[in-house]
Amino acid sequence: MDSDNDCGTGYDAFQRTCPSHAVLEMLASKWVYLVVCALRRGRMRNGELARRLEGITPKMLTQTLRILERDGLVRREIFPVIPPRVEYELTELGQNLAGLLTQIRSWSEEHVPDIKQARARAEANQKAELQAQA
Amino acid sequence: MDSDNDCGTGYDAFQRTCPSHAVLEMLASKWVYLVVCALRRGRMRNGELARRLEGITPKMLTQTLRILERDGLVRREIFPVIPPRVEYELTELGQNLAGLLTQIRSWSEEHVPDIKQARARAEANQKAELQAQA
DNA sequence: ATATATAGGTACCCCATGGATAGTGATAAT
DNA sequence: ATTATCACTATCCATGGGGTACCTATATAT
Repeated sequence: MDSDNDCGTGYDAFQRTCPSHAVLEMLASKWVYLVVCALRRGRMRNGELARRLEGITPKMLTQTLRILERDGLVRREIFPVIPPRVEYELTELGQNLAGLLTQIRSWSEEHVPDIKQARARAEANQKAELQAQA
Repeated sequence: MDSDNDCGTGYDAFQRTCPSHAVLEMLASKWVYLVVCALRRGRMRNGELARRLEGITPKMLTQTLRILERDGLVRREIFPVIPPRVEYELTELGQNLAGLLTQIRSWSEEHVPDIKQARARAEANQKAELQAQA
């Protein structure tokens, strides 16, 4: 019995074949993070998302939204008008997740200095080792 | 001023060139999630990790550990013995992050049924649309 | 003496995925 | 007539995630 492992759900993300492993894999994408975080503000159109997520290509945006829609995190609403109008919003499940993902995003922003420092130290160590070798 | 965006750090993960975007990208990896979660129990050896993370290849394990070490989330200790002995443990920064990542892992395990249901529904809708087309 | 096991990796290759660029369809504005 | 909008698709290319085989040095087994 791995007490810190199975949270009473019967699923274990450490097991390759466990469905929860696939869910974790789906979440492990920077665009999933950012799209879900962006939608926390409320419903948005494709173009709005594209402008907010600097650097995302139309392909990746659509792909990510399709995955999120398929997995029930995002709802897609089409208005049959010309030019087309499509809106996306988080489902209840999506909102539930968005809280966690926003925490990760905040963590990334808060700990930039720590990580910069660690990288600088790692680089210095690497150089020192090369010196020692020679 | 994007109030829900800049958390007073001056960093914004929505910006492609912001360092926090790169940090988020580093975190967006299933093996980073799982290695960090696994190390929450305490220091572990390479082999222990490999056994716990079912399906990870030696290459991916080493690669992930190197990234985590470089970024100051994991400490690596080598014992100069034969056969070799190397131990890994979370740094303070790593432990800080581990709490969040464990929440994501738990979420994955808890919401498997919801996502399964959403996928089934999506598949059904897709079939229905194919019918309508014909 | 030879073979095998252990531990913690590296070296090499493949292909799936991420990402860039261009195109589509229908209409309204200039 | 030409351009712009909007939400995508299609196509191509390159990176990097992932798998397999191999390496080092010793202790143990046969």
